[in-house]
Amino acid sequence: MRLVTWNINSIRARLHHVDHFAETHNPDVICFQETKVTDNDFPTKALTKLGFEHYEIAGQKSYNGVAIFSKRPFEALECPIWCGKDDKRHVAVRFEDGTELHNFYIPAGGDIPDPEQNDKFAHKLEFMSSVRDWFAEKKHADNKFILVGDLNVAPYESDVWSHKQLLKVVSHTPIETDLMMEMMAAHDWVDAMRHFVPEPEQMYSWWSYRARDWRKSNKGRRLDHVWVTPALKSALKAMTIDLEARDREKPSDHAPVIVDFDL
DNA sequence: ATGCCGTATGATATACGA
Repeated sequence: MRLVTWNINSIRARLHHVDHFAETHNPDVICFQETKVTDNDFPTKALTKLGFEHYEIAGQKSYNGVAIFSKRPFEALECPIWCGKDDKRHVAVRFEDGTELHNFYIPAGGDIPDPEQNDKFAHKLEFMSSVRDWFAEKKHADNKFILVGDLNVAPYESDVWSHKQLLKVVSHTPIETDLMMEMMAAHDWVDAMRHFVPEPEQMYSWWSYRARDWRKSNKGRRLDHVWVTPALKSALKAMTIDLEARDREKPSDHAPVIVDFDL
């Protein structure tokens, strides 16, 4: 099974990129974040035409929004209302073999890395803590879970272009990276991307729009994640970050992450 | 840390991203 997670930064603005990507890489499942559209206006037909006959979408106007499109059948799962806000950051499904797939868009967190001064940062920390606790309660050695998404945290030094210069920048502050380690420990998650590209090799999935030449400056961060439970670790086969997608005209600022499973 | 780009919207400025 070829699984993809991609913060698309507006599905409607990026439909032709999805076409090209699906034809080039032939994924079985694509998890989108930041679809930025209500369910009624979601261009589902364009996706089903590509063979993704099964989908689960959770969107709202303008902001956030997540979706799973799949060539394999699944059963949709109910998700909690995180932090008392129904802001469309989580969608989950269970495939016929029992594997559960959770797709998250964790809050970006604003600019000031202080929950006292910045409600968005407080929301981000509360969201992460809630996800940590929710999965901790579900923990079981037999669980075949996959968690993907734009988690908006680059946890390791080699997940950012400059560890020192980003220590006070939201996405790489110790309070966030520590909390992300707690999230991972709470369900014994395996970081599938780092399974294939271990530290200290640099690895990024996001590059700012503001750099004149994103490849040349290469001031990236690894904000996108694929985590699996230990029961799925031996099923991991390969991982690619599709840099070509970031190079296209009017791209998303995130590159798609492709993980192949023996499933 | 800086950059000043990109998305969306009852819009021609503003919120948000990170």
